[in-house]
Amino acid sequence: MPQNHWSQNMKAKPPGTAMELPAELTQARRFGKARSAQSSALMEDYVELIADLLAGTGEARPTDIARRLGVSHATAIKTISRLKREGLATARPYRGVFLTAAGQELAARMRARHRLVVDVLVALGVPAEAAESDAEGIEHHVSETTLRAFGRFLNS
Amino acid sequence: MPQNHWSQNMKAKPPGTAMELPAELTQARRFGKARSAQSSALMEDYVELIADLLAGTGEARPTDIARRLGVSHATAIKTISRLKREGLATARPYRGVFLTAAGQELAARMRARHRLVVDVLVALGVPAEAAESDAEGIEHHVSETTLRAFGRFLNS
DNA sequence: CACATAATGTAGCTTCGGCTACATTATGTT
DNA sequence: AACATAATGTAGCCGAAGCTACATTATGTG
Repeated sequence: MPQNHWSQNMKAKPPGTAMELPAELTQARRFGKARSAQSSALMEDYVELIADLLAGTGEARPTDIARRLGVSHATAIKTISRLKREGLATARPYRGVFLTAAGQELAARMRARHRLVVDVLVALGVPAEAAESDAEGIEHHVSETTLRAFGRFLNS
Repeated sequence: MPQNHWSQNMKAKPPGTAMELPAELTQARRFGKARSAQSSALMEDYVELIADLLAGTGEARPTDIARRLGVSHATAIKTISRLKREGLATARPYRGVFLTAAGQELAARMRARHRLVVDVLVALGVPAEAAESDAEGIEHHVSETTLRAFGRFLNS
């Protein structure tokens, strides 16, 4: 799915500035990673929310999901379809949305991640409200490595 | 604005209780903020990169931008058009891309933000490489409030 | 039970960020 | 100067996520 575009460019590139190529590749890889993370961020938000609704009220209905996310119910339903396609959720018409095993697993990971990020931000002196708000965006971009460092930091 | 932590509320509160609306609105606002931040993240990446290229080699050409970002040159050109539309950059055909005053201002802010995020991550014990990589995604979601807390943390 | 209302689902449109393929313009070599 | 090549630009497609408008199905109240 990514681009086999530059491999050809690399071969055809004049070798005058040889030190730039690795830096370019590293940077491109980083940007690419950030972009694909952004792509799954929405799925993660939905799964996290559905898990919360299921735990809290026992059911996750499209209208509730839409309201919590601040989107129209049509948008929510469409995205839920994508969740189903990707094997994270199931839904029976007029019966609410449920998480598959994979979905539950993802929800648990995201919940732990979210708490860790919030706790670290608070530990750094960020006001609780800002920490909660910023974590919503940050949590999708925290690697396992960074996550472990966060854990170690909080245990000290 | 209410200071509810919705995930905690969901666990603590019995189903069907009132007082759900403010929490919903707060949560929707947070998600909405994260989404719009994600929308401007690409613009910020482009502006930051263009500033880097201009500072480094004196010119920012679409092909270089595309290669650094790991996208096709056509995609880069199209996004640069959006940059122009939004008043962040200018470009003359075959002459490269330049930043407007607004673009330069944004680039400076993003550069400072990037450094701060990386420095904080490193200070927390994140390996330099992971810090650099994660910061690429995180920096777009750090509010001014959190940024100031980061600064205070680093000065102590 | 009937019917009004709320929830859910469907259709169709828009913008954005990707891509490939093709067209055009500079550039540089001979 | 001519031509090959690299850079740039354009066109058209796709999928994702958003919206509104409309259709359908449950629900609940009189």
